[in-house]
Amino acid sequence: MSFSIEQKVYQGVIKELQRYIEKNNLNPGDKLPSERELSERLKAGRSSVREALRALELIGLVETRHGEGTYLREYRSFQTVELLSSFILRQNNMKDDLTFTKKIMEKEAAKLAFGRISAPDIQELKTILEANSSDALTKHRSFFKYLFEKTENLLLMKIWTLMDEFSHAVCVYRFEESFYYSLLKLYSERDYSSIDPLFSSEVQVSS
Amino acid sequence: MSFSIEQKVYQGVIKELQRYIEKNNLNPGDKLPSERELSERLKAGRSSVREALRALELIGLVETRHGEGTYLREYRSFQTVELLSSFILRQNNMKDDLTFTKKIMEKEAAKLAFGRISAPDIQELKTILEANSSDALTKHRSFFKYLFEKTENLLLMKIWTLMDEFSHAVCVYRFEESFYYSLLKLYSERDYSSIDPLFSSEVQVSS
DNA sequence: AGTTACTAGTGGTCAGACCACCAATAACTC
DNA sequence: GAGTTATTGGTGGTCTGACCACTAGTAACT
Repeated sequence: MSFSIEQKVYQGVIKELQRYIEKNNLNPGDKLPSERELSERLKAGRSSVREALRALELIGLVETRHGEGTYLREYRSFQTVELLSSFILRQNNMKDDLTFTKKIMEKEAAKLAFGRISAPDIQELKTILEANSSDALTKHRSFFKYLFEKTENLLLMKIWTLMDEFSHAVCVYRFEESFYYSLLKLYSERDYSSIDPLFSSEVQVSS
Repeated sequence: MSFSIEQKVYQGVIKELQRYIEKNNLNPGDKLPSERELSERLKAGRSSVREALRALELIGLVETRHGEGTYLREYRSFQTVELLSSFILRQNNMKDDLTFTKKIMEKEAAKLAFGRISAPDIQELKTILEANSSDALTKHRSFFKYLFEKTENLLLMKIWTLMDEFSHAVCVYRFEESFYYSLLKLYSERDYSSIDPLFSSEVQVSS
């Protein structure tokens, strides 16, 4: 593994892998050479090859199956965004921004879901709200999780989930009990334009 | 290094590093423990620690200086994007989530900024739009970067920046030229309620 | 005081040894 | 013959120990 200028072996391995994939026209799902074979062919230590593969795995470009092999993977950006977000969240004191941003995403989810919410969905949401076993926080989570799933925007939901988990460690909040029912009312009355104002007016309850 | 559910050691190391960073309130530029020290403290092999650090280095979260140590780094995604782009361009069925989510954040930024936009700000934004030196894409970026800064929500801006960089690698888009001026018009006329519809009606231009 | 040589600590890399896991095959049982 | 079980080879997962190269601080020298 010799490279022009001061490049670490594992970075060289990555470039060689890219070339290999391109050359053999590999698609997601296809198998990559084994670590030992790569090590031998690229004249690099197996540990260096692993450093490269682990890095690619971390950002979701490659999938590893114990005892089977390493496979090219259908890339999903949210995996990387998720990882980076978690670092970004910890790096700065943006705890204050967290709650606010999260609320924005919940609002957008509510609006996005609007066109896909049917009568049974509303009934289902009511069931969530009326569950005796769960507390207000759990209800909030379940309620919006349902809405996020309706949006069919996986990235949006991932980011929200992440923020939700972080917010629990910082400052939990929820809406007034009546808020959720007001939203459901808007759904059943097909009143899209009132969703935004509803969120704006709602004062959060911290606990 | 023992973890609850089937987690690779290097993934555990990353999580421990995140905890360490948060606990000691480390900021970009600060030094991380040496590989050998981490190895000992986390009871993991040095090679596993390296797999974790190399992965973090690859995506630019950490900087390594031979003979010195490993340092936390201000995140710059250039290398990540560059790396991912070659893989991503093979598949375009996931770009929708990204583009859509990004647009949502831009809309919210525009609305959040509303209350903080003054006449000089509008003038400044016009200057950005009329800059001859920059292309439409750069203008879009600069324009919204200005708005995001006005929101004073660092988290929101960080996430947007992240998505913006990723979207460039996947599918660049911008709005119609007239869109930006329409938004400025709403600002100067203090017409908050029309911002949302403006975004909804706007058709993106892909290139 | 300034220069040089040394040294301890760090990352960079490799080789080898196990282990755990999986899948295909072989051997066995009925 | 069909179904089960044991074997085996290949794979990733991990650790250890050994070098090398580099850096910065220190000691020794001039």
